[in-house]
Order: sequence, then C-alpha cells, then structure tokens
Amino acid sequence: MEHTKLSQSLEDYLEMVHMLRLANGIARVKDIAAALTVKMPSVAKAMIELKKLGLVTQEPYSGIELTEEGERVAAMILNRHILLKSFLIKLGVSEAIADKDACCMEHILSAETLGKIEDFMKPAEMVPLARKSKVLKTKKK
Amino acid sequence: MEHTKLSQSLEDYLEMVHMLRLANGIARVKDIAAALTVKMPSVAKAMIELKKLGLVTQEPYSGIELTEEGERVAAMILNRHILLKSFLIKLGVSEAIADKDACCMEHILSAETLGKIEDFMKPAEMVPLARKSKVLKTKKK
DNA sequence: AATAAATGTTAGATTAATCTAACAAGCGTT
DNA sequence: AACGCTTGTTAGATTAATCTAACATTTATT
Repeated sequence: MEHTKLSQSLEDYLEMVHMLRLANGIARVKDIAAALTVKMPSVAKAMIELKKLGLVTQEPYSGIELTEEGERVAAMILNRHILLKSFLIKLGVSEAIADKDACCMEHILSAETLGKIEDFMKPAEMVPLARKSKVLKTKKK
Repeated sequence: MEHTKLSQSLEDYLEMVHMLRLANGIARVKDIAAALTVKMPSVAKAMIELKKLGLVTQEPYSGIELTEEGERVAAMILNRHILLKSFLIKLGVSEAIADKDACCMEHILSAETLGKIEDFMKPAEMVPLARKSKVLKTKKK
C-alpha cells in the first residue's frame, strides 16, 4: 500500500531476507550480512527501517520474518532479479556476472524497460518452435 | 592512469561536463546543475573532487575544462551511455526512458555485460540491409 | 549449571551527496 | 562608472549507509 519507494540498499536487504527464507527457511542477521558482504550492525539498522515500513517483523535475537506486504514487495524484486539474470544469460553473460549485474539493474530500471525485457524474453519461452528465435518483433499493437 | 574508480555521482558530473562542452562548447555550473537537476553548490563540490582527481580544471568563476585524462574517461562513459541507450531503443523502449535508464546502467554494468551488449548491437549496424530489423539472432559464431 | 562461543544489538564515528542561506564576482544597461 | 541581475562559491546542516567497539543474549560444551 504505502509506496514509500525503498532505497536500493533496503531493497537488497528485503530481497535477501526473502531469498534466505526460501533457501534456509530462516533469515538470520549473520547470513544476511555475509550474503551482502556488510557487517551485522548494518543489517540491524536496515531491519529497523524495514520494520518501520511494515515490511518485516522480528522478535529480538531471532530470525527475520516478512509481513504480507513485505512478502509481496520482496517477491516483486526477486522476480525482477530472475528476469534480468536470465535476460543477461541469454545475451551470453556468464552466470556469476549475470547475477551480480542483475542485482544492480533490478533497482534502477523503469517499468517500461522491464516490460520490454519481458516481451523480449517471453516469445522464446512461448514458441520454442521457431528454431532461429529471431525475436524483438516491433509489435504493432 | 589513476584508476580511482569514480562514484556514480562523479561519473555523472564528468559525463555532463563533456556533453555540455560538445553541445555548447562550454560547461557552466548553472547548466550542469540544471541538466542533473541538482543545485549549483552540489556542482561546485563535485568539481572540487574532480579537480582533485585531475579530471577537470577550472579558473574561478568560469567554465569547466577537461584534462586529457578527464576527456578519456568522459568519452568512455559517454560511449557506454550511447551503447546502452541504443540497446534499449532496440528493445522497444521509448527514447526518453531509454536515455534515463541508460544513464543509470552506465555506472553499474560489468565489462563482460557491456561486451555482450556490444556484440548484440554490432551485427545490426553492420547489416542495415535487413529491413525488418528482427534482431537477436543467437549468433552461432 | 557455569562458562565459552556465537550471534545480535546499541552507540557513536565516518563518508558521500545533497540541500539552504549567505556571500562574492562578473556582466550589461543605463 | 555604478547599479542590479546572473552566476559562482563557501559554510554549515541533513540524510543515508556504512563501519568499529562495546555490550547483551542465546546456544553449546563441559
């Protein structure tokens, strides 16, 4: 609801909470810090902000949970990440770099550009028939 | 020579100096501020940093010049911008948004990704014969 | 159960980028 | 040449994100 527009940094933290919960079932401060290569106090501060925004909850000294809204936002960011990563891989970028660059791009691209990238990716998935896969049809309507 | 890795912000300022000099012959504080939608004191501070880094020179109260090194770096950034913008346009993004998003992307993408995007763009420029411009041939070699 | 190790939090400093307000210089018109 | 407008600079505050150091809690080991 509140579209308070997260900073890039907070988007990263929120996304990481989500990813760790998917991967490990729990998002711990230590693991978030390690994954984002920051120190634990940075995570603590970020969590305070995300709590203020109503995106996460946390009982002191335990794992971080997502609120419903937090889940929704995190999933959106993660989807962007996945879209961009596969896009880059399709361009021939190696997986590690695709992951890293997707991680930066996911915070800055406009909805329009994301939409076009989606268009670009979709046909290939939907029509694996066309072997040559020349895409980017400048669609007329 | 010194690869002190400019911040995104300083890259933007340096690029804008270059663009204004190309467009108007002179880069004035006021115009830089307007173009980047910041206030003049922000420009002044940025110029102090760029001077420290040996990328620009400026006589007090007059236009900003690029050093040889500054010119080199600025041209590199501008090239990235142009590459990314045309890439986005090719994907179907409108010019204004392509420009804006290119401006963000130009600071964050890895050399590998930039290289792949270049590869992606090249064939089309070399073969302007194909009228329909259906692109992204997953080139085999 | 006591203690040690691991994990989490709080306090406070640092850095970068921005802003506003106040001051200074240059220029253009009369 | 003097005044006023435009442009540029300096000083100082603010905000966000990080860090280190110190402290607190929880978990594991004996």
